[in-house]
Amino acid sequence: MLTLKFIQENRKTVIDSLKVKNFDATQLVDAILEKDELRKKTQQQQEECQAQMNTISKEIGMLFKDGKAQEANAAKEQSTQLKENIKVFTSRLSEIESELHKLLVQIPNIPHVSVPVGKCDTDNEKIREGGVMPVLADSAKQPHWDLAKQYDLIDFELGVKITGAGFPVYKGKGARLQRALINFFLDENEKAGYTEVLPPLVVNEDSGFGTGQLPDKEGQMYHVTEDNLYLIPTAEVPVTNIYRDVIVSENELPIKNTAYSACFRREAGSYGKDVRGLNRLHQFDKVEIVAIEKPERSYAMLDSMVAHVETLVQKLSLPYRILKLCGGDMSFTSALTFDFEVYSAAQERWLEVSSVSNFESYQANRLKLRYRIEGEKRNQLAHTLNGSALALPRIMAAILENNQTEKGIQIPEVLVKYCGFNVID
RNA sequence: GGAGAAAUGGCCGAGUGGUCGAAGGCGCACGCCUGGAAAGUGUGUAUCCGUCACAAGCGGAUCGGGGGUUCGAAUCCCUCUUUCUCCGCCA
Repeated sequence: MLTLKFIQENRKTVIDSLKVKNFDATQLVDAILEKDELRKKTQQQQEECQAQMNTISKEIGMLFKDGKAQEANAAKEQSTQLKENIKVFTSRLSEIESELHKLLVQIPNIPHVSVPVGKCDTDNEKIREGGVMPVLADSAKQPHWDLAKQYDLIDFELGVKITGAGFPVYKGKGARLQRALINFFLDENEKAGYTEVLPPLVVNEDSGFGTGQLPDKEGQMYHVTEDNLYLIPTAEVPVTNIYRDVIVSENELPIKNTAYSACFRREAGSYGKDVRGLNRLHQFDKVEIVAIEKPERSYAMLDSMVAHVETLVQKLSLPYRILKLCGGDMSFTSALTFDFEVYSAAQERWLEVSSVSNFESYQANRLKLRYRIEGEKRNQLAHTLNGSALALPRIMAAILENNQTEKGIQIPEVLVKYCGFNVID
């Protein structure tokens, strides 16, 4: 969330820039400012009583020590009313604070100045593209779900039997290819300076709040109600939350982590060609990169993450394009997001395989993730960033479709050593 | 799952109702000492909020979380969480 101070000092900027996200924040912002005034006033009243009470208590202590019990008891009487007042102010204050908090979390992150105006994904700005668009022969132009069946790589029906739609079973060379991709991505990320972590796949409420999934977006996550835990929709959640309530020193930055995890998403309301085959699943594998950096360097970090992800799709020889998301297509918490899409030649459509974002201090403020600046008194909120590097299913789909021939599916060169085979036939 | 013990600052560790935001040690930072370093020595060393100039000063809060008793709680009570020991179970 945005800090109160920022909203106070930049009321107009907040309102204006959120228009780019098609969000009218005027009423919210004003309600927040008003509520905070009330908070301050109430807090002052409460603290004044508190201070008086502390003084009296000390006096009573002294009196008892000096053996002046009578005077002490008189002072006790005096404190009764004060105590009552404190109680009233305290409960009023905590109510106001929780109302204020509820308002505060409703404000999305403000977009970076470079974010294009737009309503939906058609308004995204193409930054660049690369790779060679494959030309498939008519005799070898099957969508990946057919290929998966033909070569017995992925069994969607079996997943339905075991769990339900959207939980495929990878088999044989399909499973092996999946594992090869995971290892390839992790190795590449480590080479680029990201330290691997293997996080829990289930998180508590605090973690869900820290990265912005909770409140409001709980419908997207599977909820284990018995223990009040959530299955992670992305490794971003547990990995970023490693740094919740942490104060790092300046020279520890940047922090760079990579993590493989299964991801679980309810995807309520999705339908049609979007959910066909591997296009959209309830459980899928993803390798994530997460970075924590100083504010003044976070956009350089974002660029380097984008550049790194680009090398991954290049090494896999997939045709890709990079989009800068418009305000309307960005997530609630992001300040600037680049999406990567690869072309899936048989479906003849672009599939999103990575989303790389700078959250600036929006998550950090929720996480209380700060860093200590040499020679300065106050700690600063750090900036958090993350991106997929990469999400597996659609990469798998594109590899299968783009590399199909009448004789089988060619494995990209970089994966051969991970797979142990160079063709699926 | 059952029984018991514990949770204090970056770390270790005192503190069982009053001036304790918290002794002492370690670590760290700066200074002195030194040709340089070590040793020695001095000073400093949590976070948040309010007032204010995001200064100083002042006030408030925080000793795992929440609640309670009390004029007053790190200290007493309740509850939750976590850790350790023993038993059970298990990959």
